[in-house]
Amino acid sequence: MARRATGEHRVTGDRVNGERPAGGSLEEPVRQRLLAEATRLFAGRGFESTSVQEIVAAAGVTKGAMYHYFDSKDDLLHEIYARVLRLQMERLNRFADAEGPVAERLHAAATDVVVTTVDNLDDSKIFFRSMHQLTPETYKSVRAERRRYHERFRDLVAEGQRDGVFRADIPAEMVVDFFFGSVHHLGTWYHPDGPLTGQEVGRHFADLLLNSLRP
Amino acid sequence: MARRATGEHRVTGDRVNGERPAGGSLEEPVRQRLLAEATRLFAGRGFESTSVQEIVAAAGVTKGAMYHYFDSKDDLLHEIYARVLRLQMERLNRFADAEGPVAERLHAAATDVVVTTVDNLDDSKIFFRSMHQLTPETYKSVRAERRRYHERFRDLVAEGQRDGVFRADIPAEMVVDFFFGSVHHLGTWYHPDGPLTGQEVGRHFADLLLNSLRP
DNA sequence: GACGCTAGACCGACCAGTCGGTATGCTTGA
DNA sequence: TCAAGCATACCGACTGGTCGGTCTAGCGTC
Repeated sequence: MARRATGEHRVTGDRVNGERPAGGSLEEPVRQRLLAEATRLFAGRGFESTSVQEIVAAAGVTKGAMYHYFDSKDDLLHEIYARVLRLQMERLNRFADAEGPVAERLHAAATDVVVTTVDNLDDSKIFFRSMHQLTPETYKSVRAERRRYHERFRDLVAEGQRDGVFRADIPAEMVVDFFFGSVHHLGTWYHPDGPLTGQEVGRHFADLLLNSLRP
Repeated sequence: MARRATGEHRVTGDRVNGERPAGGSLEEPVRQRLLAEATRLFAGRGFESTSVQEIVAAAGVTKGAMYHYFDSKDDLLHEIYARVLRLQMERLNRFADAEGPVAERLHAAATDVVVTTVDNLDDSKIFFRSMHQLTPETYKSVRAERRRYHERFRDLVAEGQRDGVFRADIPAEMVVDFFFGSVHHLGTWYHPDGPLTGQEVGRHFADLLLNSLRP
């Protein structure tokens, strides 16, 4: 817990000193490398099927290093979640707080969340596959954070319903669950080297959402 | 593989004999009990976090019984998938092959898949959480079956687009992925003892889908 | 007495996490 | 200026325990 601060220091501390590692990915500080490799492996094989040994081997360190920066394997997963949640909340706030009609703001936010999701597909895969492997307390805190995000989004929908620009006969809450179901499942079918860019999918998804809300 | 026939026999064989077990659920033949308990446990804790020992204990038998009816833990999971896929494909066909305008048939099929999903929420949770734990071959066959299901649904959408009753500027394929994302995620937020029935959610979801397809 | 079914002890593999230890470089004070 | 003292970063062997799956023996029913 308190230990986390230690790791953050290193991020700058390491860059400043004179060591000059060879490999490109080895430039990154150990903590970042562990997070990156864990993300990749968790997304590919799942949390439970990935051993700590595999993670540290992929990051080019040993267990000692991992347990220096993280409390447990669970803590590692939690950090991955925290990073995603922070990023998405930040972006949503930016779009929701912008100027303009609510329909435009919702469209922009919806497009953006799709783009961000396909840009971080591994995170998305981990999210809905491995969340239930977290310890109960961690699980609760992640869900609470997630709920706050959904509520922000729901308020946008509800605003449009109050203004009469969206149909109001379907609960805003459910519209959000409906839409985010689609977004979370991008990881199961979207391929970055397929025919569609994230932008295109985002626009289509946002169109479908806005159209479904037409009165 | 061939062994599976053995288990099916038992279903009737067991009911006939004179044993008189105490608990209600013990009336069911062993194979069914194993499948039922495995489904419940996998949905709650995930495939990897559920041990074979826990499954057989819940079903009131021992490992010997389980490995008599199933090849492996993986095979058990595969059977759960096969059961769901069979059921859903059957129902979709019934709705898709019915008489009437395509919009009505799609609406009915969409409502039904939601209702069926919330009626078997455990199956749904397992599906999108544990699919990637299957051995590669099993995984492939499950995906192929799933794809056939999606294609049947997609053809309904495409038919409506050809007829001009649905907007045609969004690929039918993507509409299906959009919709089924929402359906698969019911397991993460829907609660049977919540304020909404499966029928209500189904109707809302189908309304959203049909509305989003309005030209 | 053969066969379907089940029990449960057992095996080898593996895994998360621990711990004693080394290395590196920063800080402090004379 | 430099050396002593100390915190940080990391190593890797090891431990206690769990797991999936196997195997042999026994039970009941034709």
